[in-house]
Amino acid sequence: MSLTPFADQDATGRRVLSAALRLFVEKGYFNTSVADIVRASGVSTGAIYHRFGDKQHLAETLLDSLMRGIENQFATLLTGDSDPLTRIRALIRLMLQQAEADPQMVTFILYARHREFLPEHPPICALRPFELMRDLVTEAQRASLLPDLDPLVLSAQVFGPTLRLIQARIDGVLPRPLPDYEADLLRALDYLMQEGDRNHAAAAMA
Amino acid sequence: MSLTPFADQDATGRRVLSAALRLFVEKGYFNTSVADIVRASGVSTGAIYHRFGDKQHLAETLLDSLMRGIENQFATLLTGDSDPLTRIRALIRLMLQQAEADPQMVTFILYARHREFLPEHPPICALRPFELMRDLVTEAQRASLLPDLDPLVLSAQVFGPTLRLIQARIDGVLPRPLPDYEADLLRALDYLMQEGDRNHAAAAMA
DNA sequence: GTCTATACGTGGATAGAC
DNA sequence: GTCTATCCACGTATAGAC
Repeated sequence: MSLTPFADQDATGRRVLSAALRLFVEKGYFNTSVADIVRASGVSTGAIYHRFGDKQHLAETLLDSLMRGIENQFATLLTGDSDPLTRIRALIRLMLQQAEADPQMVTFILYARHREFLPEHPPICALRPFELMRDLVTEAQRASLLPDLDPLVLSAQVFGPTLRLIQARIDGVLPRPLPDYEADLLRALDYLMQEGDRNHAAAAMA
Repeated sequence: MSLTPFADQDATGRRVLSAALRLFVEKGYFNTSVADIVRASGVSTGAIYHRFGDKQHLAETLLDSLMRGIENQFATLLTGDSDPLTRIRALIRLMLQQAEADPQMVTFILYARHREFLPEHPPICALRPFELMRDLVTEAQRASLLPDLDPLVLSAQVFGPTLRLIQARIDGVLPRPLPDYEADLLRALDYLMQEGDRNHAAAAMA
């Protein structure tokens, strides 16, 4: 579990990566020059190139480091042996808190066009954290806690609204902090779950 | 109602904009040079600069022209006097069809980081089409057809899953064409609506 | 209105000293 | 391992002919 960002980097690496993160989010990857990163981080051009090879590799390291952090957070949260619905609720809560607490990270992860500067990188939703989300939904579904829909639709149904709200917040069209909407999001989720219950009951009767 | 893309442009404009759209989606705005657009469109550098001023303004024209097309489509669909839920269903259907039929357009609209190259442009979800989506939800809510949640949460709940599936399709993680998922998406929506019914009944009883 | 050739600035990357 | 000065390629935008 790592609350410190870039826990897998040393002091210099952290300074560079956090400066790069800020600049990439504020101005975009292509509008940020290495010189900008040098200024913002206080680390010299030479040191940056020595460490990261080139600008693209720097961005890749940044993304990987952030993803590792998220993966750890998710893992800690999901190792508990609570039932899948409780874990889904906890995950939604975590996503809202995280997006409000560290919008830069979340923006860069969810919202930057990585393919444009990292053509080889797989899309975010093909990576572990998103995979975990889908697994969680499938598990709940197998326990008849959620309705019998296509798993991909169901994942979209369970986590889509939260992700949309996060995007809305990032775009500046949500007036209040994200956790304020948690209760309503979870209520909507409950309706889906109740539907799971009804299916369950119907199946038992047949 | 305009099915022809760039209906508001003449022949030259259309050639340039459709080439630019394809390149921007494939390689990204910053990885596309004006020379690339010249090659792909067969229109000369001079003509392009004469018409569009500069590369940024070209991108802006492209985005605006596409948004106008969508706005028209939405408008035709929403002028009918059918009840709001029918219109919501029709809108979801349209979005799925459109995203499957013209993924380039949808990718550029929903998924490109416009702020990086059009810093002055308002975020997509602040524009008319998204506004119409929110209005539609509020209307259904006032008629007690949807549960009494925060309107922004409810919009996310109604359209979020569809938008997530579209993104998944664009990222290549959906195996089947989008309209194949329509039925399941609408079923999930029905659960929300039923909840609206129950609230409605409860309110009537009190 | 359209074309080609070109100027100019920017920025990624490196060389070579320390 | 770190720094600074510098090189060179690329791409936007324009000048000026047709």
